[in-house]
Amino acid sequence: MNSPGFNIAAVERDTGLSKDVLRMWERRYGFPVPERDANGERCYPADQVDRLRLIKRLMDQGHRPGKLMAASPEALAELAPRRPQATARCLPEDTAELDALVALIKAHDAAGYQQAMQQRLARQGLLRFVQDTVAPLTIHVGEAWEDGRVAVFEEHLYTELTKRLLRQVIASLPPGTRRPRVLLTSLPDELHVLGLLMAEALFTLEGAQCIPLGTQVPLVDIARAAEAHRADIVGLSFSAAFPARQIPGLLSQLRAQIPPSTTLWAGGRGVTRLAAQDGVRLIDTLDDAIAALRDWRPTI
Amino acid sequence: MNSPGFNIAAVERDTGLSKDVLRMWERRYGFPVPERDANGERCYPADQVDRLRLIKRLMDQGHRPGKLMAASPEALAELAPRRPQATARCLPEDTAELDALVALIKAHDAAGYQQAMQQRLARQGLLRFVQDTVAPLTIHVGEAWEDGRVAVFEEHLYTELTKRLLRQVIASLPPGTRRPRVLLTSLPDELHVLGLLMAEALFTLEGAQCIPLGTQVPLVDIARAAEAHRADIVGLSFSAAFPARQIPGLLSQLRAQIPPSTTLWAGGRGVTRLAAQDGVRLIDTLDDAIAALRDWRPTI
DNA sequence: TTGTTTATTTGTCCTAGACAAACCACCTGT
DNA sequence: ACAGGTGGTTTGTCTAGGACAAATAAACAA
Repeated sequence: MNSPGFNIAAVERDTGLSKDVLRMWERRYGFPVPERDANGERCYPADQVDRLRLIKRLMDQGHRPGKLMAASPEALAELAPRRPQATARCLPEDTAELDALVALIKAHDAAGYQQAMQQRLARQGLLRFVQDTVAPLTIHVGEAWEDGRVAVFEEHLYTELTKRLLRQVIASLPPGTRRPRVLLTSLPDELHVLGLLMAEALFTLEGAQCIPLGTQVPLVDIARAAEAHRADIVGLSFSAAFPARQIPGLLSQLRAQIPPSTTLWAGGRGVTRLAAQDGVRLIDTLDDAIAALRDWRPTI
Repeated sequence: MNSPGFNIAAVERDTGLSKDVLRMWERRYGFPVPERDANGERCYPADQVDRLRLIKRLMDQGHRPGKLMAASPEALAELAPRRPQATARCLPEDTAELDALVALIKAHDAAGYQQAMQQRLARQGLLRFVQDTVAPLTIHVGEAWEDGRVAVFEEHLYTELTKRLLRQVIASLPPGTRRPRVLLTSLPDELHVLGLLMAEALFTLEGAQCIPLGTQVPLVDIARAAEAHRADIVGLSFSAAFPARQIPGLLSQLRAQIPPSTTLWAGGRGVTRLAAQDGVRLIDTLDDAIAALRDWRPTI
């Protein structure tokens, strides 16, 4: 068990904190203080990387770095599960059911999870399944991940299995043929795709024609795709992790590049706190997405 | 049509060239030379970004930056479609069939593409479908993209539709129950998933039990997942775009973190030029992957 | 209490230098 | 002619510290 330590690039990959930030924190707060290798380069021991990951999690929850750096390790651990009013959104019995599904993931029982989800789908029907199971479950898992109750790889497994399920369901629907044609995608740095899949499932159910481009499509290429597919609507998804400050600028850039007759929608946790913007419809919830779809009328 | 230009972070996102590299090239080769905004920060015009993307593509093909920077734009364009022995891998009639599939994508005919692929699947059976259709088609599309014959969004559509197809096929197979248990995933910065899905399809067909974690899982979490799922094999995928020089270090780090009884496999275009390494099996082709699976014996 | 101004915090960008690993070209010995 | 070593060049990544604007918190006014 040699512990050669991680170089700064490895820490950036593992924590999501940029090299600039890592160096700046060291300069400003005196943490992390990595050792140095023979070349004088930073060499982070594993325990500091672990602590950095915890700090990153807490920051994503809204804590500020200055406080976190000053806090003792114990104080940090105390801070973790603090969550104001989050779980109050669901009824208690629903929470229990969601917890049961999360428990399957935490038991690494992929088959059991898939079976349970299939049962729920059959019982609830697609519309309610997406709205009452997949959507709250995704939030639930996200929160559990933020609190450290669910490991990163468990969250990945959840995402992967759920993606499959949704794609399978979508494939089993009669493909939408009516307008509007909806182009669904996300920008670079945004890799959360579950929201897009939920929207696609609901839109396809409504008979609309969806063009799924997957995630991380550069702005210019979204515009080109919109034109090539003669899309009526371009739907973008922004997760809570997406740097919110960049969103308005990106949206107006895209707005300028697509034809005026094409509607631009932006949805996901990342846009809920955003101010309204000309030429862009912000979608807060899945209900809102369906409502917006029904509102749509050809502009020509 | 204002063209405010891209800041250095946007260019990093869009080209995959790090900020350090962009600044270094400017210093050394005199390209790119972005304008400066009011704060003295770099502001890359769109045409320079386009050229950088082309350069990145050519570098992934093995060209060296020094030459590319010196070359005139025309020389660069000349260089692009030059492809030594690539398309010679397939028989001519196969190439024609692949071209027909690509044509469907370029015509943005998602339904037609899916139907054509389903037909091929039915005709060839899963094993040959993956080996003789999906794998060469993916290479074909990748090359067409590198040469600029296929747009980015068309490549995204291809990937998304093919992902769905493969996942659907995998779901329709009886889930593997026998050992080995194979954990399939990729590291952060690696988002190509088609190779993993092809492997999963073939492994599942062989009766092995696959645990798909999706892409971009941090090293530590792969190790934790391997332990939690008691994986016999950890299979990683590296695309050609992944920084090859980092791979050996990453593999040996992961090797140190998983139990000795767990086998480590690395596959994908990114590892074909790599030197052999202790404790890691490099998988060159899908055939090789199947052979490796059949070779596997419990270590205890 | 609410709105506005000032102060602090925080991330990102900047320049410019150093160096190791990878690569190429040349030279040598078989 | 060709395998193998050797030295020079190319190339990416790291380092240090400085600067500044956007976001947030704090102080103050109405």
